[in-house]
Amino acid sequence: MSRLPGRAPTAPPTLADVAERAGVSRQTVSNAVNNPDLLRADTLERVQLAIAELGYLPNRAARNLRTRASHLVGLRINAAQEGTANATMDRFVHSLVDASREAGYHVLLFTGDPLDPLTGYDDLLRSTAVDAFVVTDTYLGNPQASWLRERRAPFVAFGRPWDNPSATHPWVDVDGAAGCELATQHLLERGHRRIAWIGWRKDSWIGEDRRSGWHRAMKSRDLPTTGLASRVEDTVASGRGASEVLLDEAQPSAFVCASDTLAMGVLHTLADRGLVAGRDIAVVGFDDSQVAQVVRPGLTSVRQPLEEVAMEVVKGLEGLLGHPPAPGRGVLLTPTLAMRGSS
Amino acid sequence: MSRLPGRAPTAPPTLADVAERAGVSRQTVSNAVNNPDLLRADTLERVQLAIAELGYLPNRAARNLRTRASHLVGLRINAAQEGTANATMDRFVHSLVDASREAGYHVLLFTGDPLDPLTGYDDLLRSTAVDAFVVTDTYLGNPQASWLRERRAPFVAFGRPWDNPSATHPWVDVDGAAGCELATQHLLERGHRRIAWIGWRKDSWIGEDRRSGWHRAMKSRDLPTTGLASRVEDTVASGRGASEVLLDEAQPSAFVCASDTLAMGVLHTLADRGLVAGRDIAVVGFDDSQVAQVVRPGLTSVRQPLEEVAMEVVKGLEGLLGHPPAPGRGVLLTPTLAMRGSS
DNA sequence: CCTGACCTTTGGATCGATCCAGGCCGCCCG
DNA sequence: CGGGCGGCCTGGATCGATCCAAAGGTCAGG
Repeated sequence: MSRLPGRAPTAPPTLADVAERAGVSRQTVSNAVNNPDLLRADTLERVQLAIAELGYLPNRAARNLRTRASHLVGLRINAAQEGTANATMDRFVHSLVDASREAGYHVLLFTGDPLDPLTGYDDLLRSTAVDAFVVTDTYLGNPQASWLRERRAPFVAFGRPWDNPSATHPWVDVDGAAGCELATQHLLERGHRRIAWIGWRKDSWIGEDRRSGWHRAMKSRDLPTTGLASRVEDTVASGRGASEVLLDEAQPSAFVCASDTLAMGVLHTLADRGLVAGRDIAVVGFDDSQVAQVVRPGLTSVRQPLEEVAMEVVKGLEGLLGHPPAPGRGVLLTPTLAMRGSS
Repeated sequence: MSRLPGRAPTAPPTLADVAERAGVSRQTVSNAVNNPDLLRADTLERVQLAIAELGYLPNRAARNLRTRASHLVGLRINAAQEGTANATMDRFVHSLVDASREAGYHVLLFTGDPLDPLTGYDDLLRSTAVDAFVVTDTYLGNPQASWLRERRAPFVAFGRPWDNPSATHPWVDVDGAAGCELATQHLLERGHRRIAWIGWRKDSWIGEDRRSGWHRAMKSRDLPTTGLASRVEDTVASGRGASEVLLDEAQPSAFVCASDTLAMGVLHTLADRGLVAGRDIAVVGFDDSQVAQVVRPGLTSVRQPLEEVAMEVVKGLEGLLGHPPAPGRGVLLTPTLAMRGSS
């Protein structure tokens, strides 16, 4: 064959191979791929035929080198902390990979020291391995955001810039307050009046945001909230402890929780006391995790629209990486309520 | 500055920049990075200083182009099926990303049509976007394996080549039979004699493998197994149904299940009947999922050593991609038992 | 003092794509 | 009839690294 001399027989075909087969120049083949409308119709057809016959696909490395773009987005996943919001992350990753593919991007995963939110970003950036990042762990405050902005690294955040509302980077977030308001209203419609809140410690912006939804719903009906709220760590044991205290001291008929983990704690307390979730006491969680779906009698839970989040994130990326780059602002999405036996 | 003319001020430094600063040629810098022992000590030091001062890191695209390697491994994740083995996959992905990093690889995610196990692989391969694949969904049988081998694409499988024991590709798997044997023995030690099995339908190799562990343990003590086994779909409802029938017809005092999902079904049945898991009836699941950890009273479960699996997978990759490529064979790892209240 | 082997360093070619400037051709219009 | 213009296509240069062959220097041995 008329392949260049030193190529292994299994090496994928190159532009030059296609060009030779179609009887045109390399540049014409390149145009057929990237700017088809520059070619005369019959030439285009001839080139496309050759492409198809050879099974040609542009070599990524070469294209990346020349265009200074990798078509990869980096996503840092936290070292498996075996517990909390992992399930949410998992769903998000799936959605992101899907949404990215449609925009011509692939997702590159990396990890870093959980205590240092910056590890990993720098190397990928300096070696031009990715075009942009998707930043997810903004609940820590987000040093990444300002750090990345300083280096002019394009990124989109899943999570609001809580600590800096005037930040100008694009972000997408789910309205946790609206979600908890939805949950609380749902309970109000079912006739509950003393609805307790179990959330996270006060230094969590997300936790306070979600709490505000519960608070808003209660206030809209002039219902009391004092003594009905508790703020603890995000563990099953904490949820259990908090619900015991609340049951003893405030006699709520329902609980809204900042997470499914806490809600599981409530379910444990109820079972301990011979109370039936959904009949005696209602419980609503947050995240619609696996657990919520399989636990008895099914845990009603606020479900984040992660597929939409991923789509919006990708839109943000396209804006940043497009020509010309579009600035892009924040997007806030509203969650839904997955109803099950616990309410 | 003495940068090449048309470079943007934010562009990362190149080999040429470092070379100029250190007063050596490009090749010498390249050697400093890739073959330090070729340089005289003082030259090396000077070059390394320049590298550090400029914060130089080799451009990935350029290196990839020249070396015909991307240092990326592709991992296909199934379209979110929102349920079953997802949690396991999540843990595995984390571990794989970690293990890969230490070997200098990054993980590239992609998805495909869940019904067609081949979509996605081809494009990545032809565009030389990845060096190798990690294949996980071998429970479907593995058309990928033979397909990839045909195209001389390096890959390592997580999962045995059930349908073709003579396959020569490297693989890593967890000994499900040993896991279930462990679980059964644990129950035997606790005095149980009538131990029931709830597993998957007979066409699942993994399911039959796990079942054989239970069977082996029972037979080692000459205990009967007839009437004590059930094979159903992998859903909570199926587990519930199967356990109801078994309780009525075979009076087991314990259940070993092929998955945590099925075990959850058993827990539901017990609760329905006012029986207490762990006190009245023991239950053991498989996968040590999130659910097993938070459900009441804690579900004893077989835990796959996914961190080790990932390390072995990466070893396999290094073997395949090394010089010279090492053939590599199968590796079978033994799971452990995470004990909780249900047994 | 010369030769050859060895150690260190160098310049040019190369990977496979895209950018850029320019060439060819046919057509319109002065 | 000739210049100009737009449509289509081409060859050379380029992205930033590594491969390769060979140059310059040092040193031992003849």
